[in-house]
Amino acid sequence: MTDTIPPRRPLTLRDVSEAAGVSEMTVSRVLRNRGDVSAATRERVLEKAREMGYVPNKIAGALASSRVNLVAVVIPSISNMVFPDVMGGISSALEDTPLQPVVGLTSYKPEKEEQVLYEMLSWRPSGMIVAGLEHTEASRAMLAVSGVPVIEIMDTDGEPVDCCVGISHRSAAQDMADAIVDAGYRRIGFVGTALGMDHRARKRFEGFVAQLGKRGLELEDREFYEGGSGMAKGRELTEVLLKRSPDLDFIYYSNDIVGAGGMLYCIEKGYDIPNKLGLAGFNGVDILGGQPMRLATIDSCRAEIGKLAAGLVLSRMDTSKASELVKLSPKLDRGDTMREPL
Amino acid sequence: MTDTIPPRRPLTLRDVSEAAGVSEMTVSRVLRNRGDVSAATRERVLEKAREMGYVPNKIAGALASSRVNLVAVVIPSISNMVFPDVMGGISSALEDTPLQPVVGLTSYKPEKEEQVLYEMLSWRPSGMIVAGLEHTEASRAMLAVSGVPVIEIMDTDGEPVDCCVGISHRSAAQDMADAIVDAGYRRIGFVGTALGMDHRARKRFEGFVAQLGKRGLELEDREFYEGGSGMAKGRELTEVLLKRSPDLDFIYYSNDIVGAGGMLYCIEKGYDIPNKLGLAGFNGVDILGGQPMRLATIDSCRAEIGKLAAGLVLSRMDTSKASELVKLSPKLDRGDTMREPL
DNA sequence: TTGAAAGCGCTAACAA
DNA sequence: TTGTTAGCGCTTTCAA
Repeated sequence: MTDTIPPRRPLTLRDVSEAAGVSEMTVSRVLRNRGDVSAATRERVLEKAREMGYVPNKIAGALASSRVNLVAVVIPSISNMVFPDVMGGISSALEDTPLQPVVGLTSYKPEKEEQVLYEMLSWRPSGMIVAGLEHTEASRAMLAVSGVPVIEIMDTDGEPVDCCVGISHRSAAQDMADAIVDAGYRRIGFVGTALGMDHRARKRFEGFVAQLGKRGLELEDREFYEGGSGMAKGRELTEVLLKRSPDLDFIYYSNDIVGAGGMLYCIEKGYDIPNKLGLAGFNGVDILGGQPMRLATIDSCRAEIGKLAAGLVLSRMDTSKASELVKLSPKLDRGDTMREPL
Repeated sequence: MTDTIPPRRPLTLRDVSEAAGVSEMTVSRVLRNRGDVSAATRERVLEKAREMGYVPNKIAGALASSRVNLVAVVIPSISNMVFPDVMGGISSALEDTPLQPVVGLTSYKPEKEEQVLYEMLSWRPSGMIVAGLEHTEASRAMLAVSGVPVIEIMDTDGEPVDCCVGISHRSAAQDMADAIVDAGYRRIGFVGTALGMDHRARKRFEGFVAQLGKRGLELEDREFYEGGSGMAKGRELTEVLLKRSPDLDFIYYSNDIVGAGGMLYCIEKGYDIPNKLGLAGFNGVDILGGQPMRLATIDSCRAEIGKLAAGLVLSRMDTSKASELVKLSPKLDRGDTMREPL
């Protein structure tokens, strides 16, 4: 037992090499399980390194080897309920690989995203997983010339820089519109986020309205909100909407959380669901499983998207490959709040 | 406009310096806004760098300057509903500073935490924010000798390595126990996570039972679950609990999500809340705002904890300071599911 | 199986 | 205001 004084300066390979009486190179080999090192020296080095509390400097390592085992994940928000699931998928796919995910947040702001992308790229990660297809010109350019695999996720409605894994939010909403009309609902309202910052929510709204149009219907009323989604928002806005347009027979929500709030309100007020009033959300989140009724929804395949995206990064780590587009097609779940087709 | 071929090899400072006809050092200065550079050269360099799509290599920069503007945040899970809020607090405090948070996930596993801490430390971050006070011996040792500010968050019941910001989960649960007994409830049940992996949930349970003991009561029944929290879990377990022990007059849940599920079940079954049956959770999450009743709870001060922790990192960036312990004291909110004290 | 030398791309410190 | 020099702590490459 040597007396160890907590070092002001972090320990270097050299410190360990001196303590163990071998070259820095040998220590480096032992610590990375590379090349042939005799069992004896190996033991001795490991022992010393542990005893001294040596933590290698990955910055120096990365500079020397130009290898960085980080995957940058750039998402708008962590409290959105959809992104934790995506992260879960990414983490699980990266488990048991040398890669580690590192998250950057953009708050749905394109300029913020540009900054975060720049920052992330400047660390030369092994891959970039970025939510969405909408970026500033500068962001697209950076990604395009970065030389690392770029996977845009969640959405497939647009032009990816490189690879893309997601669902079409436009067709998800179209499917929902069709199912609503097919079930005989005719006076349809909408509750959702104020359009703009969330492109996927916007595409769902647009796809929904467009498909209603094709079926000869117009949205009868709508109510938008700003800021985060919560059940309270769904409750309030549903009340506003139904007071103003009491003849609605369906409400489509931009996500399950506000939808659940609206659903609770409607149940409480004694609406006859799904006969006189149908309800649907989007995402397929299961934290809400305990509700009195199951809200109709379309799964956004979050975990699977994360998993596939991470898989793409792994598969293109050292080889450059052609771009890939993976489009998932979730099916609609009517739950208890929507009639079957007539 | 020069014709730019997307480079296979990432651009270096040297490439920009040659293109702009100045030294690497001058380019470096311009890009970091350091030292005096004439407006003319400054413009020229910026122009060239942008045109070429140069992204600086922070790995080299960090190695040369031994400065890394990253704050490592190590948390168990991103889907837990409490950690997104903590992250929000951290991000907001780090906005407009050079520091950037970087998240690592441990899945509540001590060995995984050890790996993640090692990985993070090996990037020599400007600070470490770590959830909880329970770590492996090796983890504690690493943190202790790391030489960077270490802030343990969420919990204050234990021995921090360095700084600590949080609440006492033990006393939060004691406060709740007192409030329950003071309100005249006597036959008390518990629904929560199977003890073990989540230390804070465990401490709440223990504190709760201990305080009931002091007030001369015992927990009358309890129901534990494994895996993630969801409203469905709350509903199921509440049903089980109340069928087995129909005489309960209070149920304490280990968090608001399961609590909300239980509450919905009880409302649906027509229990007289809060008179014949009281309910309480923990956390003060507001995504649940839309419920028919407001569940009694104690706020876990998540955003504030994040903010304060990031502040501590900032304040100790270059100066070494003494450890600080910040203990917040949230007050109990009775909501609509708990009687006032007799 | 081990070691020595060179250099990754940048910045600190100093010089001009 | 600008440039030069010498590393940062590792890994690559080549030699012993």
